Amino acid sequence: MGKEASRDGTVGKALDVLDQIAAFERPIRFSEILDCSPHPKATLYRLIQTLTNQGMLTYSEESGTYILGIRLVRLAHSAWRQSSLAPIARPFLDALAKDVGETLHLAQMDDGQVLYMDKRNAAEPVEMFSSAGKIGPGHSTGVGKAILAYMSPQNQSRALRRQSFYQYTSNTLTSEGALKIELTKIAKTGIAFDREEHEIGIICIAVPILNTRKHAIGAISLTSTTARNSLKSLQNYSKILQKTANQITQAAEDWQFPT
Amino acid sequence: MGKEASRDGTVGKALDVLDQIAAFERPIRFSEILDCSPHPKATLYRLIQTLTNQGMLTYSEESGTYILGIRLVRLAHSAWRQSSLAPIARPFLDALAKDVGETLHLAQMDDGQVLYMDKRNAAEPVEMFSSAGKIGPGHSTGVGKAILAYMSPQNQSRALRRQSFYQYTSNTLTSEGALKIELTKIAKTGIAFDREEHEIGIICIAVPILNTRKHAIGAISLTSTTARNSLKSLQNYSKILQKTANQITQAAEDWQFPT
DNA sequence: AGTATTGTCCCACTATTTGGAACAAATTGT
DNA sequence: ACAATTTGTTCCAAATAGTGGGACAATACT
Repeated sequence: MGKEASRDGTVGKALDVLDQIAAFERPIRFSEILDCSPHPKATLYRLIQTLTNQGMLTYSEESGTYILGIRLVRLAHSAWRQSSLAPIARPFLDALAKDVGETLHLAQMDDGQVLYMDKRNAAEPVEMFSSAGKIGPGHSTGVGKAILAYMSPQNQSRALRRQSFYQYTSNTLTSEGALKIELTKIAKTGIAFDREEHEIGIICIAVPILNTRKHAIGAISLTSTTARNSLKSLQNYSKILQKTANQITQAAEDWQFPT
Repeated sequence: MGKEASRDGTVGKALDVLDQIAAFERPIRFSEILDCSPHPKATLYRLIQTLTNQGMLTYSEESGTYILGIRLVRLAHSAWRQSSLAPIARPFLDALAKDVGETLHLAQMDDGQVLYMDKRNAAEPVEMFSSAGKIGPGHSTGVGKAILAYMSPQNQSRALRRQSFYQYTSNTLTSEGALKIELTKIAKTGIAFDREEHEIGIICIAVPILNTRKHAIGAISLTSTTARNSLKSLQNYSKILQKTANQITQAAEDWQFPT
């Protein structure tokens, strides 16, 4: 039909509605959803009712609003364990955290966006879903660039097309051309830096986690502030980061599910 | 049709498939799903294809297996922030953790099962099952019993019907009758104990988080080992736990989303 | 080669979804 | 208090999308 992508059936529509509700980061009325929905009222209504009594949405009687349901949290826990690098990478991240005492991130890429899967914070304890599942831009983060640099050409250009190139700071790379040049450099050195491109005062060094075909399946990063570190001093971490990334690669390869 | 509940349409079936795949905690073949599926081959096939190109499932070409997709993790992050008590409860849990130095859990109930939403680790981490999104049984955990005890009669009996009454240890309550008696006691005192009912050597004290209508919207628990504590000594924490629960109640009431 | 198993595709049949419109309930304005 | 407007829910005939038996292809066993 008219749309660019082949949206598959009722299920696809229902899932789109979930995304839409997730985008509003607050309880939301039926009519608000309707306003940004391509569906007619009755259709959307039934869709939402279905999702609600499936536990994917929660309806609040008092306020007449919808929020995402906790069934999603349950499902996501399984997804996190199954399809993220986090469980495999955990021991290595733990060891790395102990060594360096700085904030670490483990991220993967989903449809051009960075998806944080795990985190080690120098001070705070681990709280999974507050950090895991968080998304970030691909073009202006260390992990994003590290992964993009090691994608197959087709996947890379598809991912690049998804970038907003929103200018977070004066250092943000705001064009595909500029980013591509940067990615080529990263592909040569194997190291990506965030030079306050996402947030002033925040810098980071990141390395990709590669599979045997040298394509990125994720990335790890070490974040610091300009007050405590410089790009130069972050460089000192490159060796240990790469070592950890290699360990994770190895562990991921070795991990063949038993029966 | 023949089934007891009205399962709604294609969307319901698709979501059931997700649950099914989540239940296997490993990559899974098409035929394995088929074996435990009520749907004929062709139907299931299309369902899975739809879910796959929606990013709810990931297909591995090499091994021919499916796992849950990372789109779920992204969605769940929003769900966790929107529909869990965790963001609201966080500061109070932090404070409590600082005070008591023991392992804390924040949990809610989903369809009769306990869903852990947040966790604070003791200084000496007692590694046992648990992290956000993890599920547990309702009948044999402190948080589960605390929530069950403060449910409306209808919701309670529906939740009780969902219990497996699996006997984890010799202390597990294995019948609805026994559990009901326990719940009545809990409703009187406002405090629930796990007397090694889920795991030998692990005990806990839990209190419900109530709304204004005195129904549980969640629970918090403090877990320890029989090596370090006794049920009696856990009792000392009841005051501070209840105080924290009340604070969370208050915060949840006050938190009215701004426009 | 022969047989069994697993995965993909086809297409007539049918059940579900669709969405315009009517209706009900809650909100606002005069 | 009454009408007008906005918001939410239900109905039903037409249209569409889902269904599933079975054919077929691709591997894996004997």
